[in-house]
Amino acid sequence: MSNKESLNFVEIEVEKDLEAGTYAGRVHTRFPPEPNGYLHIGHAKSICLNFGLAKKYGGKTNLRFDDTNPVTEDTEYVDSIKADIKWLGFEWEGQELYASDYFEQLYEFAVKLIQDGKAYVDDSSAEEIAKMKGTPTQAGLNSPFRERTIEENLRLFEGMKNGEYPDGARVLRAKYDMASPNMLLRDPNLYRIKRAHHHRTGDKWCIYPLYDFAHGQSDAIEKITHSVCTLEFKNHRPLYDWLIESLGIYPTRQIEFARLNLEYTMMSKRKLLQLVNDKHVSGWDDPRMPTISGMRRRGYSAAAIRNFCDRIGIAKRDNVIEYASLEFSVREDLNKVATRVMGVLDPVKLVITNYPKDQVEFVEIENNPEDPESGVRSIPFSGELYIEREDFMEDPPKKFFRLGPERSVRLKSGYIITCTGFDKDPDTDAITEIRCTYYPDSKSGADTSGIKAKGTLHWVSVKEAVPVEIRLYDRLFSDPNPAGHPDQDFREFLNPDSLRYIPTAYVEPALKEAKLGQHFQFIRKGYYCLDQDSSSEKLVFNQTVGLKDSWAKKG
RNA sequence: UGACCCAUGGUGUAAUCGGUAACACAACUGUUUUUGGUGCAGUCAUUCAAGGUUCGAGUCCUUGUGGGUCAACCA
Repeated sequence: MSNKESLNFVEIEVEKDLEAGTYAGRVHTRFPPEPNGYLHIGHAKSICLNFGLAKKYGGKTNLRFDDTNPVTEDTEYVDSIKADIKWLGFEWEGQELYASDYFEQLYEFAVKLIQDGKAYVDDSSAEEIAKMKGTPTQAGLNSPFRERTIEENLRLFEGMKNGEYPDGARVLRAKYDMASPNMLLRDPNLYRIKRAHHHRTGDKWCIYPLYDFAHGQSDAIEKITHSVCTLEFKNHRPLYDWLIESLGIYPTRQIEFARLNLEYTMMSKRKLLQLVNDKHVSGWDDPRMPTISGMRRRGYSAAAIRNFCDRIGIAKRDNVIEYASLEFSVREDLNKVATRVMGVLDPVKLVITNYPKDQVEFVEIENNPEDPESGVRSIPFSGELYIEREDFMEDPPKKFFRLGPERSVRLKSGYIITCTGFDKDPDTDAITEIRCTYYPDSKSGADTSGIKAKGTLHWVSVKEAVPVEIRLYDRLFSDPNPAGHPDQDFREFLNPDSLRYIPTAYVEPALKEAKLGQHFQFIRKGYYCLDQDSSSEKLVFNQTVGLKDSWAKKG
C-alpha cells in the first residue's frame, strides 16, 4: 500500500468539488445542533467531522443553532452546547449563529415560493393531512386547498404571520407531488402556526418554519459549501435541492453519513431527557450518560474523545461501536497524561513488625513513567499501611503473585516484605490485619538485598491516609441495544448496578490538592478524577475507567 | 407491497482508474516490566449468495437474500 493517507468518502467528495472548482475552492461547513438537549458522543462524531473537514481543507465551520421549535428549546442547552464544543477543542467561525436570526429572510423566501406557485396554505387539520399523505405503497391525495390562487395564498400566509388564526388552523405546504414514491416529497409542511415563547425572538413570531424550510435555507444564507448530516436526511435531499433551485439561493451540497451507535447506550436526546427527568441519572452530566458533559465529568479527556471519533471512521453503513473501542481511546490518552498516585479502595491493615515504631520516611515515586518530564514526588511510608484486600490470600494459588503467608512482594516505591501472619474476625472470617517484616536493604532505587519479588503492591500509610468517597461506574444499560426492542421500554434495561459507592477509600495526601479536570491513575486500579460533588470535608473521586486486568480475566 | 440507502474478520474502517484484502479495537500466545498497567513480537477473513463481463472482480452488470430510513404542524 502507498503511504498516501486514506480518505473517508466525505473527504473524497469534498476533494472532487475542490478539483472541479465547484465552490471556488472554498470549504465551509457547519455544525447545526438543536438546543433541546445536551450534546452526546454521537454529536462529537459530527463535530469532529465538520470541524475536521474545514481544518483539513483550510476552511471554516459555523456553529448554528437550529432553533425553529420554541417549545423544546432553551438557552440552558445553548450554553452547554457551546461549552462542550469548546472543551472538545474546536473553534467556530465568528459568533454563534441561529436559524432564528433568519426568520425574516425565511419568511420572504416563503412568500417567493408562493408567488411562484410552489407553495400553498392548507386549512386541513394535522389528522387530515396525515390521512391524505397516503402510504408508502399508495399515492397521496391532493388537498382540497391545493389549487388556491397565488393571491389568496399570499393573503392567508400573511394572516398566519399576523396571528389571525389559531394554532394549527393552517399550514404552509410545498406544492410538490402527492404521488411521489418518496413520502417526504408529498407536499411537505413548511410553516406552522405555534404560539410559543422563543428563547431568542420571544413572542415576535407565531409562525415557525419546519426543518425542511429552515435548515437548507440557513445553509444557503451562510454560503455553506458542504452540509454534512446523518443518513436519515438522505430522503430529504431532493427537497433540499428543489428548494435551493426554486429559491435561487446558494447551492450548498448535502452529504449524509452514518450516525454513531454505541453498545449499551442510545443517542436519542428524547430518551436521554427522560432519564434526566425521571431521575434515573443525576442530570445530563451524570458520569454514566453518553453526553459530552457526562464523559467529561467521568474523566474522559477531550483528546480521547477526538481520537475515538477518528478511529471509528466515517462511512454510510449502519454501525454499532464496541464500548471497548471507546475505553481503549480513553486509556490510551490517560496513560500518557495521568499522574500516578496511591489509592486503596478496599483497605486492610498491613503492619510491618520490624519497622521502627512511629517512624515515617518519605519515598520517591514517579509521577508518570510514560512521561520523563513529569518528575517525582515524595509519599509518606510507615510501619502501618493500608493495602488492597484483594492483594492478600490466605491460601493463594501458585500463579497468584501477590501476598500470602510466607510470600514476598514489593511495596511499590518502598521495600520488599514477607508476610509473617494475619488475624481474622472469628465471626465473619474476614482478614482484619496482616503482619510482615521488611528488608531494610531492599529500598526502591537502592536495592542491595538481592531478593526477587514477583508482585508489586500499592499502599497508603495509615496515619497520613486521606479518606475519600469513590464512585464506580458500569454501563447504564444491561442490553447492548436498549432502544432496539419495539415491545419493551428502554428503561427496562437500566442496569441496577451502574453506580456503586465506596464510602471510605484511602488515598495519599497529595490528592488533597486534586483539582477538577485533572486525571489520575490510581496505580494498579484505574483512572480517576475528582468529582464536582467534592467539598472541603469530603473528596469524591470518579472512576473514569479501570486498568486492563489480565489477572482478573483469568481468575 | 413503494422509494431511497447499505452489505469486507467478533467490532469499526481501508483498498481512490478493476491488479491479487490493509489498519485499529477485541481475543489469544510469547516477551519486557518495581503498575498482572504500558511497551514489543506473533496468531486470527479468499469481501452476503448465485450467475455474468474480464487475462484478472471486494470494486462493474443481473437477480436474489439480509439490514436501515421514510407516512411528526420534531430536527
